Amino acid sequence: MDRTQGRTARRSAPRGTYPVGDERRARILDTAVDHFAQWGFHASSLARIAKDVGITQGGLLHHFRSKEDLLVSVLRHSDEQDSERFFSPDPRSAAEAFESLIELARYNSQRPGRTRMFNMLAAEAGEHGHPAHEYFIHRYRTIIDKNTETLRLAVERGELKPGIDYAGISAESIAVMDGLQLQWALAPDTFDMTGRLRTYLDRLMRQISADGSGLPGRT
Amino acid sequence: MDRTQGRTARRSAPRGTYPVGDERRARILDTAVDHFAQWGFHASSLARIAKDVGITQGGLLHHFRSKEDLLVSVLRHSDEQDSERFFSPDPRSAAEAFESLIELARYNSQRPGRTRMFNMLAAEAGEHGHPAHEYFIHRYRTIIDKNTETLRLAVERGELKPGIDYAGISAESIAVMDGLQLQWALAPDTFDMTGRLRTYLDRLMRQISADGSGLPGRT
DNA sequence: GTCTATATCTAGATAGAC
DNA sequence: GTCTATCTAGATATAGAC
Repeated sequence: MDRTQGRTARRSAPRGTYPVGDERRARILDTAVDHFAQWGFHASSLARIAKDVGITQGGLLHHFRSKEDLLVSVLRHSDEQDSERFFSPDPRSAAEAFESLIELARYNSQRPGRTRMFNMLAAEAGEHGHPAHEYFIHRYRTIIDKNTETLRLAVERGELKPGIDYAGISAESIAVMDGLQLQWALAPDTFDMTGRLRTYLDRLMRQISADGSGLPGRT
Repeated sequence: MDRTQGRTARRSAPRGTYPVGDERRARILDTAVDHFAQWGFHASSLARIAKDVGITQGGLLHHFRSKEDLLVSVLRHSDEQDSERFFSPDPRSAAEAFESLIELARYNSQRPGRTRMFNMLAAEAGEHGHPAHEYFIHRYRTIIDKNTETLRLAVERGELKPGIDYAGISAESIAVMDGLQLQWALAPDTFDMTGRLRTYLDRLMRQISADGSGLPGRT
């Protein structure tokens, strides 16, 4: 919220100081991603994060008033980027929605820090009272509901078979992604996460599509 | 290792003190499961664990020489119990192996502490240098390899279709379990984890079984 | 087997100098 | 915007009394 106000203020008073602050904030956020990925929220340390950024703890707390504020900012920042990149235009078909998931997995395999962070925080947030508990509950519900709605529309268009529990299918697809990311974080070089998700979604598509076809193959 | 020696000593000198120690150790292990579930390894505190057990930190460190020793003991203890209970007799068919997985999921839904602990530690252990990093790499490789071998034998017996990537299928099944457990830990009352795993495995079975049948239905 | 005491270190947050 | 200083609290681990 402070950040938003800062940006608004910048527009009305376009002096040269704010952009520097924005860049510093961005570097703090990036560094925090790696720390939350390694330590989770509880065991992360503002002093260590600040040291990695190259400032002191006091300096960091000028930009984020508390550790919890930093966590919330990191999560919101991360998810905003992704929803713009992967989920902003409504998919025109179920196959296209599945392709978006595969694209997201591919992207995640190129940013291990962020991927590990979500593995870590999603697990940690299972506890009532964790500062991101409600956030993650809402996050999963939103993603799964949106996915379910996409599949429901595909049924109406005759792409997918009717009479299937598509809410269950949606939750299952996300579970496969998360589970594969967990294995991948442990041993990234031992298997192709993107390929394995594609195999799963292709088999799924064959079973639920009205004409029995899978995803369009790549080359 | 100290524990093993202690048990050996008990046999040769059967005085009445050791069983008390064993019971105390068991209570420490149980309590530690809940703490590792909530805090992970790094953010857990020996003093808080000891307080929950009803002893002091010094007392706890008599039984486990360090925090890391406690972690390793908890993991080994947990996995020993489960492999005896679910994976000890070789399954006679792929369907039976899948049923074991479903049974495990059902059991896990009845012990949220242990389930959350494995969610948490598996994510935390993704980092190189985590005291359970190698443990979890080995754990996944063992589980998936064993699963793969079971499916391979089923192919030889003509139960399952040949020409399918059964190593991939095995990793995928474990991913579904883990992903569902992650969602379940966040909101246990909103969905039936066991039922959802059964739905997935039944659909999978229909697609890979030689005669196209799924899992035997439950009444 | 458990206690107390202690050493050493690190945590998050606040206040105020520059 | 970043620093230093400071406060309170809590961490792991060791040593030795009982």
